[in-house]
Amino acid sequence: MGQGLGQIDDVRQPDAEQSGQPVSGQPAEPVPNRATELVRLLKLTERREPAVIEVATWVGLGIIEGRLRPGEDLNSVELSHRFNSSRTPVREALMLLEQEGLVEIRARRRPRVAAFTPQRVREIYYVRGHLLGLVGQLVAEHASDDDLADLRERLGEMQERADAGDIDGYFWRHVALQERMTDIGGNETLKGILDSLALRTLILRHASLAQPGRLRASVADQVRIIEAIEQRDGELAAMLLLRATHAALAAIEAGGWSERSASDENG
Amino acid sequence: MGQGLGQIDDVRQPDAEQSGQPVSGQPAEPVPNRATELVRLLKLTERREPAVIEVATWVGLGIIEGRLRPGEDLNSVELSHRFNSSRTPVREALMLLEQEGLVEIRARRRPRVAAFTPQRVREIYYVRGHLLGLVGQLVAEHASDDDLADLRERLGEMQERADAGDIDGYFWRHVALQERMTDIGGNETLKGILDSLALRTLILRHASLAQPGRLRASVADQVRIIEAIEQRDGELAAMLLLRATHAALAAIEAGGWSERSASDENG
DNA sequence: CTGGACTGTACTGTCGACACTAAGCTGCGT
DNA sequence: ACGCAGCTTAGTGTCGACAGTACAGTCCAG
Repeated sequence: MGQGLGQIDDVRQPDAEQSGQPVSGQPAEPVPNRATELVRLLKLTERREPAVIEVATWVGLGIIEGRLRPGEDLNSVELSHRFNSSRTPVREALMLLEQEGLVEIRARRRPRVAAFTPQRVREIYYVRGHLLGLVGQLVAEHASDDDLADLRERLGEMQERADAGDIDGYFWRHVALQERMTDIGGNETLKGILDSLALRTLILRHASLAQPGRLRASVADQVRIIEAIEQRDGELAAMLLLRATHAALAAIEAGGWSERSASDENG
Repeated sequence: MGQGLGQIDDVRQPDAEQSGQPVSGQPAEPVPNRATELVRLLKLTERREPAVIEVATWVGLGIIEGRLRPGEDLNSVELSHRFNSSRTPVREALMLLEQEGLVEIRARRRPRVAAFTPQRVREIYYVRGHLLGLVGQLVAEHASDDDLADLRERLGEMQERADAGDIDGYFWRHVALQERMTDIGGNETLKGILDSLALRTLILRHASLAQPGRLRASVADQVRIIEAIEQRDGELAAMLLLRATHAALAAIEAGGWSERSASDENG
């Protein structure tokens, strides 16, 4: 029993006090923290009961932040105890995360934290790059001046974080920036797909940014992208986004992630 | 009670005998019929219990074929009675369909058959066109000679169906062809996304093909696409696929679908 | 000491029951 | 006649229980 989620047994009320902001109530602040962004990405608000949201957020964050390791069992009984609920909402939460590719569920078998093969990661970035390109084109066409100002402001904040070496702060602001861009793009379908892909890559993007020099390079990429958008050059924005995505993938692969996980992937 | 799903109350064992092939057991035949294709698209096999599969297939097919109308309530109690099960597997099936965009679920409210706005349809086809383009490029690069032969054979069958005016037969073979192409492409992620988009458009594609002359035009498009792939011209294949997708959208819009549903969409 | 069958445990999928809530209906006031 | 408030009903979300199955650990044969 201590096997599955034992590493964090000491945490009794799992999601309170985690992010430094209370989870109860509606956190109406636009400051991107981990929990609010994840809830947004999972499209949980208004769609599910609080109990389900709580579990999905905790498990999802756990996977993204590496607290829950790929392949690890996600015992629904234990999770239900942890959240003082029954297995029904837990199962629902796990199903949500399965659809987002964070959890693997096979009939009659224990749900597990999804394990990405290097191949799969490359696939995701391939698709993601092209779709972000589409977003870039749409944004360059559709963005109002207010939108552009907003993007600029976000970029400024990101630069601050990057200068301060605050990887976590930069990371989630980066996620929020892309979320904002997909909003401006105005294609809900595209946004939904990218959100889903984003979730799968959050784990890796975090690791990627932690690499020396990567933070700086990422900022530079973002600056160029925003500039292209401001100049209404959709094609350039698209290409830059595709390139930036490829660069991120290269950083991940250079980081030795693929070797590390390649040995685990069948375990 | 007769309100929600009453139109088909007479059907007692809903999915047996529907497609002319028994559903029990594993239908190992490669002949694409509605049920097997849907099960494939929903990635249901191996992933869920039979009870869930049964419900998801029936409801999904119902939505695609128009038996269940957009906006219609999907009462989980009634569905559970219909399938002699409890509400748990029904809920799970509906959640699956929700993730595929066929069903809308909001907390504490009755699940409904999803209603597409014309705007949303355009979005889907925009994304779908570009993603199919990516598939086309990948297929042109990756396809083995056997793969090409297989595609040719399928194309031949489709032509037969088209000549015979068999819309339904052509339709599902067309779905299967694109499924096959995404397989050859070798990008599982891309395949998953396109499958999901495919499901959303099945309703419309069917209606689109039913229009006079559309069947013939579609066949011609497919022929050109396969030819480009055989010539290993990925760029051309991509462009043809994008064009064909746009043509399909145009056919749908010309068919007056948008007017019909625009009046319903808030109802 | 190793491989394979067996057994026990623990977890999954399903069910019926229950509290709570949304939606429809009735009857009232205007 | 019309709109609103309260009531009724029907459906959702959750729970604990139960049957069935996968997994791990044990025992035995070789």
